Amino acid sequence: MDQVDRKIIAALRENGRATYADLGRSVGLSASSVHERVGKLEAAGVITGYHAMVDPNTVGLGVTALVGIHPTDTATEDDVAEALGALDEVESCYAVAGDEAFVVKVRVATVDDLEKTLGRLRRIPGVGRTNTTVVLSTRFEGRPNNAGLDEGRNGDA
Amino acid sequence: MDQVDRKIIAALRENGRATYADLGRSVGLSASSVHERVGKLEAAGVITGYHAMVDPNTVGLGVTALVGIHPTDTATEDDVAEALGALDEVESCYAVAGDEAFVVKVRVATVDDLEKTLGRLRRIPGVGRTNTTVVLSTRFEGRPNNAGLDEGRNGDA
DNA sequence: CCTGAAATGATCCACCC
DNA sequence: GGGTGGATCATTTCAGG
Repeated sequence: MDQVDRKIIAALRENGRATYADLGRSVGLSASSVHERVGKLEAAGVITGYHAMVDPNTVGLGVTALVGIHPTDTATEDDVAEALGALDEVESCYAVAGDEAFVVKVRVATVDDLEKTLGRLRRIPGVGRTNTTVVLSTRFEGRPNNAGLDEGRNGDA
Repeated sequence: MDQVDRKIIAALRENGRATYADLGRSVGLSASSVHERVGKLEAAGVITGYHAMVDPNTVGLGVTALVGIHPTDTATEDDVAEALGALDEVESCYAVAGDEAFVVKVRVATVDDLEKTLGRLRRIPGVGRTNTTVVLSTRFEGRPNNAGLDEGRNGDA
């Protein structure tokens, strides 16, 4: 992982559909070389995938909430996480330090759906109290964080 | 936005580098038609971009935290949000209901860096107390939520 | 929405540094 | 070990219908 890889990664975070030719131009390498480098980055698990971002509002998902999940001791964390993953409306799931076991991000169409989802969450074995924070507006999200890319910091891949 | 568009969107969420030819095959249309549809979806703001996902651990960003930000009345929400956006390590920023004004997701290399970042956050005018939740593990994140795509629900684009 | 064709890019390989 | 350049094949991106 050298500076060129970092540039390629940054570029692909910006535009995941950039062509190898384009990438080559912006880092001063041939398309073949970039192609090979990207392949290696993918194989090494540095680049885990490419995804289109969709404005949730335009697809009828206008309600976002962050839900803290307090555990009971009736199920393992892994089992709870798996059950959370089975719910389509749970977009992200973090195991956290503190008195909550997980924080999940939930995306639904209406507050009615949010209520239903919270019901489903609480019905999961191992889930106790939930603490819901409704998102009023998403100022920005999933922004490329190049802190680890710009600097002389080196990852362990 | 018909069923075909929804399928295309779902496919591009899965694989943002899918070729129009591939997409065409999977929805039963020609590549040209898919190309035109995708162009319209982009123009309509439904698809907001394509981004490579990077495993944070492999690029030296091993520490994630969710930080709740309590407001003071010395700055507007917009100004605070802008200041938060100026920090590279703040990956996402949500304005929320409740006694916190914002919840942000922060990604840094070490707990030392986390401490520095929290210092920076608290130095922002309009930011009062912060409440930090350290992420122990990310079970899943930014998962395609097709709740609004599978069903007969219609978005407003 | 399709076909068809020209331009561009992807992909592979022999070769070079 | 990378990197290059060219050949070949696929895809993009227009026209036009």
